[in-house]
Amino acid sequence: MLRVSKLTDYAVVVLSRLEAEGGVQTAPGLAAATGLAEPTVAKVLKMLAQAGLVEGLRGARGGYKLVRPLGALPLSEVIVAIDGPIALTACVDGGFGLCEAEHVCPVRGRWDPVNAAIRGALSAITVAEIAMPKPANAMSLPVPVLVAE
Amino acid sequence: MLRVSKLTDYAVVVLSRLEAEGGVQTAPGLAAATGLAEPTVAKVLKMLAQAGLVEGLRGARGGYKLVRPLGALPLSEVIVAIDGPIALTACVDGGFGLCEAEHVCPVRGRWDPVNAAIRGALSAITVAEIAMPKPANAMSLPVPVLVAE
DNA sequence: GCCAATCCGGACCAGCAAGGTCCGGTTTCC
DNA sequence: GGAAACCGGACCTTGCTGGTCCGGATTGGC
Repeated sequence: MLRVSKLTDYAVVVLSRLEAEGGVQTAPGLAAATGLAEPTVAKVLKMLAQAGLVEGLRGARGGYKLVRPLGALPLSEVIVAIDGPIALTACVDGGFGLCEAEHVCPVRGRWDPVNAAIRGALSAITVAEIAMPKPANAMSLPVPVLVAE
Repeated sequence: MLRVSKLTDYAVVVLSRLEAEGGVQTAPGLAAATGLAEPTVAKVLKMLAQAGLVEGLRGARGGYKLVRPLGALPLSEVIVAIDGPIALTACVDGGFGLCEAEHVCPVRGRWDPVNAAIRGALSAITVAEIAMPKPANAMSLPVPVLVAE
């Protein structure tokens, strides 16, 4: 269905809340503020920390804080942090020929430009644009809107 | 994982084969030519026919044929035909508030520009570009392992 | 110096959608 | 009339995602 995982959605919400509050926030606190389940928020935060998008401070009075403002954080990085590498087809996942139709498959490896296009589109949008829409004319990005149906 | 279904991949392969052969091709014939399972190929062809991307001819000596050259067929149409509407998050699927965190969710509906960007990127690429790269060094790709950064 | 709060890194389980197969029915050509 | 092929479903299985939980490590406060 060409979708990102819900965890990615949660990540954007949490990130947004993190910037709105500012400073260091605890996982339970963020959970309460966003209305999401605590273990889930903790999981998202852990993934984000592993990817280096937030910094985890251990011990009492610890928590998480942003290492970069959301305006400088492309959406693609969040997706990669949560969902893994951005690659549309399973062919590139495994790495080598587990595709039994390898010899006759004329599409083999040809999805690369598509992947590149997607990555480009996702890298051009920052988390801030999704989380914090400007009150007035927020939409100034030139996207060729084509609703296929 | 931000991926399209494997059926979509198969669709591109089948479409490619359909144009390479030209004329009317049967589902079993396409299956043999592509190395894919017959029922799977039939399923893909059926979906493509429903979406109007190919035309199904019934009866003996029947089969499927392209209604448009692949060069005039944007990839987005194939994805929509197989995977359904292009929308990255489940939030926009339902249309209204099945998200219990609706009031506190600052991201609500904000994925629209992202979806638009993806659609734009996918509409700019035709199936022909994926299926028919370059006649010369088509076999020179040693499996692009992982495209993450 | 001890205790509590908090992150860290896993393992674990349930639900669901995708992938794939099969069957009966209908249409058309030989 | 029979065979070939599409059509439109239902069906089952597999894998992944979403979500929870637990023990261990680390740090600040009393």
